[in-house]
Amino acid sequence: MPKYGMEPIRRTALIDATIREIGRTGSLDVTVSQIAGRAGMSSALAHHYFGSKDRIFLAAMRQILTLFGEEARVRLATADTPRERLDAIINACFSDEQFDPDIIAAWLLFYVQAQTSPDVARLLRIYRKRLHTNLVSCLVKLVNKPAAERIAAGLGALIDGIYLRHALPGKAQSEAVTRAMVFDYLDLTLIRERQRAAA
Amino acid sequence: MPKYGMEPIRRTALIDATIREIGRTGSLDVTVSQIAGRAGMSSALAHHYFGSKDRIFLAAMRQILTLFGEEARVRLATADTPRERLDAIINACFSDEQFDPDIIAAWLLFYVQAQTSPDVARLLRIYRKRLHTNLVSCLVKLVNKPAAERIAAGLGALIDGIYLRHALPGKAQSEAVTRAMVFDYLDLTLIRERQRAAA
DNA sequence: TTTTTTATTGACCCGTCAATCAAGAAAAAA
DNA sequence: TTTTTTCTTGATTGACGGGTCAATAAAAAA
Repeated sequence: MPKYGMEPIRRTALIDATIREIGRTGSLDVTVSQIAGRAGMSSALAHHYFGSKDRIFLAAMRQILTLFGEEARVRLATADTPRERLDAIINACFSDEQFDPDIIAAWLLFYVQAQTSPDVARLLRIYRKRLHTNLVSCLVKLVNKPAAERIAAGLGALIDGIYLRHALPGKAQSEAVTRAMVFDYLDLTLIRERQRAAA
Repeated sequence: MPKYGMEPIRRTALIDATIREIGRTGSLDVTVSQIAGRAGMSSALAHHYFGSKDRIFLAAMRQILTLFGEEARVRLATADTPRERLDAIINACFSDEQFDPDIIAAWLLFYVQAQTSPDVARLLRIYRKRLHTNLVSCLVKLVNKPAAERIAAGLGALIDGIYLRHALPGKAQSEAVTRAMVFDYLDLTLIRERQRAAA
């Protein structure tokens, strides 16, 4: 019993199913039929709405980036001081939404796909750059520019590394521990730069 | 013109071709024919010597881990003090051999394969554990045990993150900069622990 | 009512690829 | 020389999966 206005519903269902299926299997070797099946439709309909498998993947990735962006924006809205804003950004990375196993697996796989898909690589670079500039814009109010750049790079690498470690099946540290690790790194570098500035 | 004693030669050629082909394409979607072609033989011969594609991949991964282990062992052989040994381990991660784009791409892809292959996951955990215990064994001579565990975890995550960032096509920081980032982290945490111990 | 638009699917085509097999060719052994 | 063992490949098979298409059904429009 077809109804009108199905398109947005089907699209979101497919995107959601894609992320979950990728997370479940931990692989990009997911068939369109699997995705469509989980979303409650035939594979032909998935092709009808997205045109190709690549487009479905790309849309799924955009969704993940959008969700992360919103998460960060919400947290930044109630943060005033530079330090509070730094905390907001970092905590966004470790929110329940972002630190979900399926999402982490998807992140890892998108890194892989970025090696062959220029579109995906472009999206990943945009995300990375935004995270970096966000961090730097807070940090420059606390330390000098070169130090801010360095600290932001370190934070970014550390967060990526933590994500990667959580992508491996098997018991990893809790997100509380790893989150503390990031804040610890931030504190250490900030204290050092202040001591340098005072000298 | 078949000669006897080809097996070891063919095997190493296939393993080497696998790593290079994976690195070149940045993907696990590499056909046995591609690998065998690069190694100068037919795909049937690759199957003859390895039995299956999975076995070829697994052998390639073992090779990478073995090379890393040797790299670390060589550097540790001439390191005496705990600090020198820490430097040796970290520098092994950033040696030309290990920090090669093909090798980094292979690392990333093996993380992916670990999600679906218990054998690969097992190998990765072994490597990670060895790196961790190596770091900890040096660190406990400089700081207390909990701190050593924490620092080792941080170093591991940071190194993984740097690798991940270098896996993305496009200009990343030089390895000199990133290596300095790791040593900086190590210095900062060590200084802090010494100050704590002194208090 | 008739027509058009949207939604939906099963069946199908075509290409790819892992894995197999039988057969051939060269060296070593008998 | 004959036989056996090792090495090698072209051809083939069987499965799988992305993408297309014609056909159907319901809703909306005319």
